[in-house]
Amino acid sequence: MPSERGDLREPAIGGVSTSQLRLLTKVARMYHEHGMRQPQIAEQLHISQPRVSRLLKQATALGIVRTTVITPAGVHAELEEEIERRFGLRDVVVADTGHSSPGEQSALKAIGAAAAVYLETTLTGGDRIGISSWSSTLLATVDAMRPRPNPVADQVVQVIGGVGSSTSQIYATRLADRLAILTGAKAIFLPAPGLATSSAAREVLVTDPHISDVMATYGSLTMLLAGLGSLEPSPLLMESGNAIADTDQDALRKLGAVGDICLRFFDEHGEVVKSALDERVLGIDTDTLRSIPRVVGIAGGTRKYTAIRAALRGGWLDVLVTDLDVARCLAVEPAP
Amino acid sequence: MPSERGDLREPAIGGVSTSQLRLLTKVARMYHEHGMRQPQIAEQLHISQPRVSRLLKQATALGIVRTTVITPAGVHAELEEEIERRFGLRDVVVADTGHSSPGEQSALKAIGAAAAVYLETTLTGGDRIGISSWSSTLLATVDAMRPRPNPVADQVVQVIGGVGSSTSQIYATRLADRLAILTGAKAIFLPAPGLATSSAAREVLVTDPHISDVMATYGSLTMLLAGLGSLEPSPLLMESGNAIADTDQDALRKLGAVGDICLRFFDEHGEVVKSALDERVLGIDTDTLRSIPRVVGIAGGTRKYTAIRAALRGGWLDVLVTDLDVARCLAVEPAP
DNA sequence: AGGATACCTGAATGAGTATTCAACACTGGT
DNA sequence: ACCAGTGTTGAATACTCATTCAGGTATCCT
Repeated sequence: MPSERGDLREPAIGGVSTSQLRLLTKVARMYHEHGMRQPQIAEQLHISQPRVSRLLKQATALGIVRTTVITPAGVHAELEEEIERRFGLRDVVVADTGHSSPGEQSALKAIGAAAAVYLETTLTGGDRIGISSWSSTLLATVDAMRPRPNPVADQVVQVIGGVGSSTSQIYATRLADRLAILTGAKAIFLPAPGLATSSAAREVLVTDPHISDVMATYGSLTMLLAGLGSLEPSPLLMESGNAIADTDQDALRKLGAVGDICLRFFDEHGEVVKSALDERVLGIDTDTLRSIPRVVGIAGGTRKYTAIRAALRGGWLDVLVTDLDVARCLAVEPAP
Repeated sequence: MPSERGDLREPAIGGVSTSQLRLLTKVARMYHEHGMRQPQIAEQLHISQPRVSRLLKQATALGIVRTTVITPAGVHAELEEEIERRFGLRDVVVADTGHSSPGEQSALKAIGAAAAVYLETTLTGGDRIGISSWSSTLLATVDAMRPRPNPVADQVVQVIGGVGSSTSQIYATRLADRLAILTGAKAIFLPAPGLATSSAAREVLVTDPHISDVMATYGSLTMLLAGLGSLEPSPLLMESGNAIADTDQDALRKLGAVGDICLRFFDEHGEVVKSALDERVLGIDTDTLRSIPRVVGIAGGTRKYTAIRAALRGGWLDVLVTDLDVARCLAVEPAP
């Protein structure tokens, strides 16, 4: 039988006779519109229940029954799926920032709120959460979370030391502390600077049991909450006393670094950028980080776009929470 | 006595927050469009299976997920042919509404689904589609359409301004937007009210390039998707803030008008009814409208019967999508 | 405050549905 | 006639999903 390409014929769809179509529609109506159960329909029409099931399946296949999902305004399901698909993520949350201008303050709040909701709905207990620190986005997230009556996580572990002055070290600690309180988890702090003055200094510090004990827990984390760093100047970093010296930053840029997670830097393809800095970082190492089952990246703003894209390309994240603008850009990126 | 309850659920919020809507939509898409099983979804989103089940139920209740049973073409072939013959139409699609009572909700869905199928099978690419707005029937149509993988139309153009409050203007815009997304076409909006407050006001508005540029495209449309207005009170129109003032309506009735397409009114013979209103309408004009090669009227319900019959008599339409009740009446009408 | 109500949750479970499987019926070819 | 091949059927069953239930929390009302 020569197969016809043109499908503009008058009667009978898909090689099904009109009388069968009648039966199909009848059954479909009974089931979907009148809410009858299959055995009921079977009895009434004197056919077997499996037959009803098959008819319904066929009706769906032929398009007689169609189910549509309508995306409500202000929700960006397609966008989220597109990004998930492109970069192989488990989940993407797009915060609707409305028409916020470059003044990132409201975007920050929106991302924080979205991330907070994400955490509240997906933290069900038993997680050991790592949290990278001193990120204003993470701060916004924690600020937006509501305290849970009963524990929804076991541990909250600080995966990177405090950075800069002792003031911002407290800052870092407070973030972990707040999250621990909100989730009812035990907080585990890393009482150390994030960046030792030299690799030798780092060696000395990691022999301290207070520090090595904490770092030993990194391997058993089930989740990591990570801010993304970009190598653009960030207001908070600046204010907190130059986390990374300008010279270091320049060196990293020369090596092609565009961003970092927990001070582990990567280039625009998401490839690790090794540098002298690595030997001075007191925090989770790259391999351990990448072995965490659920890494949640929370970041937005066009300033961080390059870093976000790189992190996705490199497969650093499993879940991304970001804003609408960034999401729109990501959705049109070529796949990694 | 309007038995229809809140039909203006465009904000789609039944006391549900946006973040919840987001989750609902996401789950709904995973289940219905990607065919994932509930446990799978639960695992990926870190929620429990019962929760997925409940979310899906809620999504259905809120109308985010809707299931329709359509009558396959050809089941009412004789009826369709009869109407085509009598009124010289190119195509007629009769939606079987089952035994639905005056409560027009299910009839609306059936017509919408039938129209959706018609569009899906006859849009093959290259069309420039005009769409009249704020019609609940058109809304139902767009809702029932399934996204096509590749573009099947070039443009979707809004041929009449928004009507009523700013809320329902968005309504109008979204209709065009959704259709554009579904067909992969470029959306062109008419950023204006459908009815200016005076003919002078209209003159001012049409000098705006944002508006005149859009209106300039009307001449090259290859297809028009039109709802039919009747001069009976329509629930949607009423709720959306009295599109047409009562006084205007009375005047039109006195002139013999029984219905309209894109606010161009006609009497029971389908003859144009000129009135002062014409000078205030921001939308496609009668001549341009009637020169469009394929005008598809989508309307049903006995409330609109007179208007539908008049439109057919006047030759306003090339294609009609309607319900079984109206079709039966039309089939026994004397030819125009 | 206290207490009652309404609500939400996940584990367990029962309801409802899809699929397997063996039997059977129909083709068309030898 | 006979027999692959193909398709259809219903009984049994494996599967998926919706609901119950118990335990808990917010909120309102006294």
